[in-house]
Amino acid sequence: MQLAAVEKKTPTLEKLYPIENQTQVDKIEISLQEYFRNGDFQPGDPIPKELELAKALGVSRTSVREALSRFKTLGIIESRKNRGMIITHPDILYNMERVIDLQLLDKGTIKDIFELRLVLEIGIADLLFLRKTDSDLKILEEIVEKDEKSNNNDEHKKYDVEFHSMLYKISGNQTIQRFQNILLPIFDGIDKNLYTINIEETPGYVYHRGLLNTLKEGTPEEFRNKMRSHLMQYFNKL
Amino acid sequence: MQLAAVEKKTPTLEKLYPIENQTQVDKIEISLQEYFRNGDFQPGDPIPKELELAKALGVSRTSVREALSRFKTLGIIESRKNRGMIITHPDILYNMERVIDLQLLDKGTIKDIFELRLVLEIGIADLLFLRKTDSDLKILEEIVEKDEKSNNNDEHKKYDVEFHSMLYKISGNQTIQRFQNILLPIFDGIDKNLYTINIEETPGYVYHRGLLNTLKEGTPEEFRNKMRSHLMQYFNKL
DNA sequence: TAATTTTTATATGTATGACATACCACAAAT
DNA sequence: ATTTGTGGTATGTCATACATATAAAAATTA
Repeated sequence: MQLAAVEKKTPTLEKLYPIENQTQVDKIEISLQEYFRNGDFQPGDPIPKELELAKALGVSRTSVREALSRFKTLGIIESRKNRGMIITHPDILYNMERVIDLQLLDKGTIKDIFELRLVLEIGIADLLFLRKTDSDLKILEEIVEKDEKSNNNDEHKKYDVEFHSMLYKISGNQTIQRFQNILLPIFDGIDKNLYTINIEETPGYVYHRGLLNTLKEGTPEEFRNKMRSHLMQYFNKL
Repeated sequence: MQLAAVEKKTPTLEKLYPIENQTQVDKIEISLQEYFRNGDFQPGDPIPKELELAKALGVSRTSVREALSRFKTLGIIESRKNRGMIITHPDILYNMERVIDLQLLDKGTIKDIFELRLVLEIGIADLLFLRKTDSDLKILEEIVEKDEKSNNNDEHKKYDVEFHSMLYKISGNQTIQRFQNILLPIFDGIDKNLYTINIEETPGYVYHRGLLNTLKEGTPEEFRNKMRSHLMQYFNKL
């Protein structure tokens, strides 16, 4: 007996797993998610009303409402005031813009996002050469010309955004286009701090003119190289 | 008088704008968003309790809770059960995965997303050459070897995913990496229908071997070209 | 009969009040 | 000093009631 007391074995806790701590609403969310997925719903289809769901699940309307609120926030369902709710086309980028708050984004993520932009603008080169039209080039030409004429920093900034936005538009890919639109405010916020500093030394329009010429009569590879050096000047300052 | 009746002028409606139809919760959401943004909150900081917010805004706790629920869903705040809520690091990709339901995504979006993948994998070439390490290459080598040894379609599929995932990992960009992880299930769903059909004619590992060799001793540009033709075989079938 | 207006039923939105409960901080006990 | 007990508190859940915008049905008008 004494011996046992001396040995004092500390029992292992390996076989114990944390007991799941889901709230009621969490469970409801999972149930509904499954219900929507397996229910063969099409966008536009109505879903049962809150009270019916509550009764079917055996919970209060309050909790069902909160679960549904999550789906609404995610853009999976839509509620027509006082007439019921319907399934919607999910939009994978829908709520990114609501989340973006520079103040709260950590440095690493911001750098990642800027790099992502770099990757995107280099990667779309092929699409640009595939889909560019004369009217596209004309619009770019106008932007560059206005940029060259101006000597106002804010305007340079504005034309820079226009130029790059136009490229995304030429890519013809709506998702990519929306993506950059969402990311724009981030660069905007960064720019305020870093971007305009040396715009005198390396004016954007010099690069823009070069990019445009390349897009007109160059190759995707040349375009990528120009784009890389154009963006790198900012990237290096992060 | 008669004349006027005949002329029956239809008054213009141009100056009338649709009266905004925001719900109470919408307004609360906006107020709180502003409050959080201007309040100089740091991640981890606690926010006032529901009842205080309700009182300060002059609304019911119900509505405040619903607005807060939206922020929770977006990952902007976090609630510690029964102890209050805190600001969190927003995660711009957090809820994309919750939204993705292949059944509901329309054809155009799927095509867009596949194209986005193409853009990404072509665009990360520079990063790969910049950040590749010997151990990275070794891991890729192993994947390719296992792929070459196997003649099982499912395994080819598995190694294909592994190979491309590893590339994203080598890119060193966590956001891009997570992005592809989220997109993966989409390609998975597509693949089931289109992908494996002609895997005999154009086995992925031939390309993988080529990509790997290029990554070892080639140039980013060669890599991009190989990658493009590797992915194009699938893209053309969409 | 066709077009317009009025009525009605309905589902969501909002409010109030109540209670459960998990968590933290602090006190008590060993 | 470490463990155990205790209580206050904020969120989570529930029941209930009513407001109200909407669409469909009914009534009215031309």
